Amino acid sequence: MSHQTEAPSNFIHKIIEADIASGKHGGRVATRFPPEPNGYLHIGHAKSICLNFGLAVDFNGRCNLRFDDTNPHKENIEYVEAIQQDVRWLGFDWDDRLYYASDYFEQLYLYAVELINKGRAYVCDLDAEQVRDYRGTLTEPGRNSPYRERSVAENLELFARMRAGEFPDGAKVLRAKIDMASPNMNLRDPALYRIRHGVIHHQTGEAWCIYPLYDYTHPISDALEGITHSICTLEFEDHRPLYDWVLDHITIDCHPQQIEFSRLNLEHTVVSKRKLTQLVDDGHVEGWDDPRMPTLAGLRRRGYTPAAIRTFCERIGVSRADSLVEMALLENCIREDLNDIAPRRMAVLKPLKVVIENLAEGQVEELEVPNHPQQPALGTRRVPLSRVIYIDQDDFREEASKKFKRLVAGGEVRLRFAYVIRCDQVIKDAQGNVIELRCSYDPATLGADPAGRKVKGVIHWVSAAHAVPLEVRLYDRLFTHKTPDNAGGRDYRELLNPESLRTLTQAVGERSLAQARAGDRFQFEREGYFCLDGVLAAKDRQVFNRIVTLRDSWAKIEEQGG
RNA sequence: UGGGGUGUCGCCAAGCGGUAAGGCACUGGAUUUUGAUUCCAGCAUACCUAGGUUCGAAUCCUAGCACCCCAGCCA
Repeated sequence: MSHQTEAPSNFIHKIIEADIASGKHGGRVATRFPPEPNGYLHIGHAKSICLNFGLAVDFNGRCNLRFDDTNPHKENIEYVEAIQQDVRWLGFDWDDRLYYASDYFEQLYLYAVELINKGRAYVCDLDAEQVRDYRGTLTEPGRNSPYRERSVAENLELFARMRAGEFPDGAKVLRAKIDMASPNMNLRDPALYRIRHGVIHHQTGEAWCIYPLYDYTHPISDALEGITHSICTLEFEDHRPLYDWVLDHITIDCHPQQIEFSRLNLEHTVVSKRKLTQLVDDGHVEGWDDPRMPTLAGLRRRGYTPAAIRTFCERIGVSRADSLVEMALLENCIREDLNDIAPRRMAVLKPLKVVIENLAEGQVEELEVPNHPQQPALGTRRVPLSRVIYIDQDDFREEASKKFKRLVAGGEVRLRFAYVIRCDQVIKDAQGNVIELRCSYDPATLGADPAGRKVKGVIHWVSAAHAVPLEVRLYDRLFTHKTPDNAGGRDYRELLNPESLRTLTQAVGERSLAQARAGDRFQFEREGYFCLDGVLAAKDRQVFNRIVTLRDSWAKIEEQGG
């Protein structure tokens, strides 16, 4: 069963098609994914990764992986490694085209000298606060810096001395000379270089004490790599004139086209790096790879497949409109993928002991059961049935309406893949809690309907004698609010869902689950899809993360007061 | 009250002057030893609003309205 979507058509796709038709870049297509190594990749990055790498695939082009590492204060080698792992895991490859903006520091410096020589950049002595003051506001023009008219010679000397480390942090900055009255704030003589002493850059070490800024670095890095289409998010739209300005004023033979699209917002999650970092640092989650995190590391550990995430990125589309995507779409993608590929197993999350009294003590029946209802290729396995089994507490009620198709006192239900049983006796503790059921099975019902009766319900079960102890972690949305980022002034941390993780320690799984290995995904019949955790695995039990529940129309009926 | 954007079904999203794709969600129904899957059917006389042009407009024009982004030596 394939769920291939036809070539996604979005406005960027069309721009590229038109460019190829007109021979704009000689028919070449080159994109890049340019993360800053200051945090882990999240689902929003996945959209950009799929877009950039996907475009390269669609048009037989190339997509580079480039670390935008111009701010050593925030960046870290741990992130550059994690990011590569995540991109690869998502299913994309950059061959030998792994670049760092810092690879270009020397060229960037030379281009800055060129700008100075052309009178288009100058060294400014204003401090940060003064610069802000001179910049003006959204509605008022800024004022020229008193250092704006320094001679080329003086600027050249000062810039060289900046590089030589003669000035302390913040003492000077190299600025583009554009227009302090521009209605576009980005054009009011933006800073090109700042001074940063005492930081060890993960790539260049202590070679530099001046670092170029994004707006200056990005267009040049793109051009040096021969990028044809530089795709970024909407908030950079106002920066495009500056992107073009830089390339128009230096001697370089490539001018990529910047194209912006709107970033992904997902309901019930935050994707700002600052907030994700805070969740980790403040211990609200167990780490960047906590299965509740929208990070690729978190989704991976949760059990999401790369294919599901790619499908999701295709389905959300690419446009310029602000959007907030429902979690249901992501869930649909993983269900769809796992439904096809995940072997089925039986596991009882909240066990209720059932004794089948007409089954002899010590008697074990090995049942051969399919691993998948629609895919014989996934094979079969043997599941043992014996006198004492567990069923789920939710599958029994002393009495219920006819809508309830499971087991009731005195009623019958089928044990999945096995026999029909009848509940003969309900045993309770002193508090009146049901603690055990006494049942009898009908030997004539294996693979056959009982004579003269209809048994609609089918429930899953696990043989007690063969049960594998399970710890099952049930995840729910991390935030109760749809937009924790913007919840009427409430801090997103107040909106954390206290029930985002429920850990069941009494769960049991069928015998074959003992063989499961970290990362294995199963459908626990009637419960959902689960993945064996790779971090918490313990000796005495198997730890499973719930990836997603099954669709549950019964839950809907119940909600509606059924 | 500067500049740049965006407004099509509950959520995404096609459409680019010829009479509203698709997906998710939802609602019926069929099959089912997972209340799963699968299948079949339904789901915008309507495209932010108001005018206008046109035989014909979501698509063109005009005027509004709403929302998003920009005043880091962050990216």
